[in-house]
Amino acid sequence: MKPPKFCSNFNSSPETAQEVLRSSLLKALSSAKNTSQLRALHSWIIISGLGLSVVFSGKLISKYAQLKDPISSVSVFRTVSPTRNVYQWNSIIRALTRNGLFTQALGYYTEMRETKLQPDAYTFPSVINSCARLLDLKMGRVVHEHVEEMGFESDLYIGNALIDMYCRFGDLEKARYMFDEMSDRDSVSWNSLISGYCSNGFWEEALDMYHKSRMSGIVPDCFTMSSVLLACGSLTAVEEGLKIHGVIEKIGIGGDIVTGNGLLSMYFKFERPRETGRVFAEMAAKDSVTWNTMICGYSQLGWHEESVKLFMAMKDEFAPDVLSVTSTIRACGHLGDLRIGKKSLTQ
DNA sequence: CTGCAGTATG
Repeated sequence: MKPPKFCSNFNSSPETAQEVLRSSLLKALSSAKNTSQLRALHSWIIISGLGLSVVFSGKLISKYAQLKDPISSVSVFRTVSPTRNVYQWNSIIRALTRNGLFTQALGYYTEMRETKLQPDAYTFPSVINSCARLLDLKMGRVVHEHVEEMGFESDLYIGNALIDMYCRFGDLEKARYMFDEMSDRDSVSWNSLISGYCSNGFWEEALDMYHKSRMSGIVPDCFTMSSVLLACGSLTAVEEGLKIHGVIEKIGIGGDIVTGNGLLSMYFKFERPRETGRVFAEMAAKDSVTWNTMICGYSQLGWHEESVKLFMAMKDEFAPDVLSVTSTIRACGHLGDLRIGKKSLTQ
């Protein structure tokens, strides 16, 4: 008879000890905070003889990538190479993609196919993503063909990645076609298309899709709103913008920095600096985009004192960008205050 | 044991 579960830690049979070691290493692996912790853990994994295991090598590859050390991901992958395990290939392709090494990611994908190893549904999202970010239309088309050859076209994640890819290619018709053909859609599908319409300047279409998404019962989130606020601002759709602000408050995502920044810039485009000021004052978390948006917005509306004040307040915490520096210098010129202008640049 | 989406601009 097996010992009861709560006793298993005290059982010293070799199997169980190995299991305990495995699970503590896995737990430690997922909570590693930086690369030096991870390297220490990595050596323990090797000492325990688990370095070549599929699960541990895959997790090490992903963890190094998560900590922005894709070179180490590659070196782990080398220790298990050559491998015919798809999970390990997926891990290295994803590791390179998430660190912006798109060409290298596609290189591994090509190499994988050359070894006649079949990709699976998890392989494609990162591969499609790499094609998208490289604006590699040719490779994108080829990969899309692979997806269809393998019958993965109804996979939700792959479909969403394809929508995003065609949006980045500027082919909104194809993106829309992908969206319409999907057997099921989630909020990422809707958000990808809405954001694609926005980044290509199709503001009305973006708002139209937003309304369709609401009618289909999708609850908007911060991704939706960051796109839709931009559309309202660009169209100076004041009424719609106010309505969307109301929805943001109602569903409680006003605390999201990107959403807050979207509200700031929309109200500046509406030339409603008082609303902007109110939103700014209520923002619990601010980043450099927040400050730069405020400084440039006030300066554009001729509120020079406000913009200089904000510049002085931000520069201890965040680095101002070129634009807020130039607009502050201009603001100082308008105020006829050379002292502040000089101070704000030298301090 | 893995995969997809977001912000400001003299």
